[in-house]
Amino acid sequence: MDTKQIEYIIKIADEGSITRAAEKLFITQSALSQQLQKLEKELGATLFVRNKSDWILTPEGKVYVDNAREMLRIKQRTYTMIADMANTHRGYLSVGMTPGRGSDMFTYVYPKFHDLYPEFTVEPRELSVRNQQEAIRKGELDIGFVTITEQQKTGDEYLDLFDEEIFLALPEGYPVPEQYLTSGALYPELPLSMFRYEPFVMMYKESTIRKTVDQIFHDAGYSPTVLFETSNNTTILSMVSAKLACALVPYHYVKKHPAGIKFFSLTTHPSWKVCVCYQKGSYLSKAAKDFIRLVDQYWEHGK
Amino acid sequence: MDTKQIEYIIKIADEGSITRAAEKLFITQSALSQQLQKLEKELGATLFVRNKSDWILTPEGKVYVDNAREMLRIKQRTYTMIADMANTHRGYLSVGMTPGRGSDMFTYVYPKFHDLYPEFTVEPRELSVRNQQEAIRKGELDIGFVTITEQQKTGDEYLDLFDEEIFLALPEGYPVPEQYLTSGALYPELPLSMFRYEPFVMMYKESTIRKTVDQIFHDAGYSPTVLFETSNNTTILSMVSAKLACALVPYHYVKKHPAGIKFFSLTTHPSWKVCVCYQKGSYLSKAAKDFIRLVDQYWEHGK
DNA sequence: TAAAAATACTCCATAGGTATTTTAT
DNA sequence: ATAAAATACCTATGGAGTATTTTTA
Repeated sequence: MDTKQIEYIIKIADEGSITRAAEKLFITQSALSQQLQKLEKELGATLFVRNKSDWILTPEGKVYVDNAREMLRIKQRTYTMIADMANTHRGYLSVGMTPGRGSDMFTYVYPKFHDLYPEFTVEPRELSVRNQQEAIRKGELDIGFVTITEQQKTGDEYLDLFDEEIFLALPEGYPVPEQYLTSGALYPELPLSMFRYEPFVMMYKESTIRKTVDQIFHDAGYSPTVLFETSNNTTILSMVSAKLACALVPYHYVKKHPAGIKFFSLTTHPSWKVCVCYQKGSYLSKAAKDFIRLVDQYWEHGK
Repeated sequence: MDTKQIEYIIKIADEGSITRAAEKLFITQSALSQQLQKLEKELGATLFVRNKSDWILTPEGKVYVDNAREMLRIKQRTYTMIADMANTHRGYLSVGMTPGRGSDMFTYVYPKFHDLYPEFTVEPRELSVRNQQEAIRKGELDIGFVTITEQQKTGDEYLDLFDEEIFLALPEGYPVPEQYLTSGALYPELPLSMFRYEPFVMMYKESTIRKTVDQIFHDAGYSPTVLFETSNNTTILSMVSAKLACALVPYHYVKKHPAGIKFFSLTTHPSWKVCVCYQKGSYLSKAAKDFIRLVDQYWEHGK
């Protein structure tokens, strides 16, 4: 069926401008304007309040766009289900991942997926967790791999793949009282409260790990001194290694045994989860399910 | 949006033949054949098993048609909601009713509705209860007024408007034992078991009232002798009046006090319900709700 | 007074028609 | 043998383009 028209209207709503929407749709402003007017006439209602450069939906427009999104979802589901049933091994899968660790995962998983589905087109997209959630809502992304805590989950569907503990990273030689080391454990437990006056190095404020870390400090009852903010986890590790600061990092980096750093468990054992996220009610193709299975193996294997 | 294509496919599925579907759609068989083939090619799956004169859906076809129906429902809902919001007093409402009593109701209600919504197009359709239920499922009917028992309800939405008792009609002068008349009630109670060997006149087997009556006899523990079957309630009453048989009739006919007939309650007080039926999840327009309100008044008034 | 949106017109892609062939009972 | 479905080819409606005017911040 032809869903061009509703995709046009959704795009205008998303862009807040008919010119910008037309550009993204690769048609002229004129053509889009005509389509919109035709629809508004048919409905007997205006769908947008036209400001110079910020069109907003009228209540009627909101009803239209909400239902239009629902219809696109059903169309998507239908085509995917039929493709699955007909066993046309061809298909398309857009996969979201976070930069860095998500890409690592993808480079490991994709070859194995390609062996299973050689005729499948996979579009990998590096996006922040927030942007993945947005893209999933809009139907632009089939599945997204994110690492988050329960609080950060949206109304979409989430499958937990892997629970990853968050560790305290201290410069080697940091004076840890003897009493905490008697257990002989690989990662002895320390209370975070001990480090109230230590400087920390952290990820930038918008990142999901930062939000998670902030929550951990909040639970410990204080806000630490932040020495430096970065968007790169290896920077964090090298600063700890250089004895400039402490940090909280997920197990992934712990198991690499970076030089000059000693890792400790926290007494509260905070963790976050690697999840796969997709639209509620959407149909996951066999291929998507197999992709998720491979990713799951990757995380289990990496333990 | 353009839903022609999916309507085409649904029609082929409903008709079981591309030629008949094309006729109903007012297009040529050639055009419809081309559309179907285009879609099947796009999907990479055949939607129908082509027998000479009975096309049946493949599993893929069933998925397609089910989802297509869902999409049409959403489109319908969207347009109705927006028409309501925009207060374009124009609109369309298809109303199902049973022949006879339903038409009576309609002729009473329609003028009042027209006063409220002079620009609304109402399409009244006289259909049996079964056909109304079918038309509602297909989305060909907005609301249907039916009189049924709980057992006869389908998966659609039902609002009970009025509970109508079913009475026993006896010819005047029928010898009723004194003991049942002492209460002085307008309609004294009698047990149906008393009439095991009396002849009854009934509606034709396919009618809803007949199914209801059969159930009442079944509950009383016997099948009565059926003297005559008709499709007309007034025939039933005149046969009772002519002292040819007994009958079970809804209160509607009782309150008309037809000559030569004496009415009695049954000890079990059987009843059926006047309901309005519509598609589950469909959005009823303000106009439809007002129509239902007027019908409700009609029944309450007629008590 | 510019940039954005609407309008006037032009063109061509495709839904749908006619005529015909192929298929299945 | 015949009715139904598929195919070949043609036509015309309407979606989208270009050029231009109108609107509004």
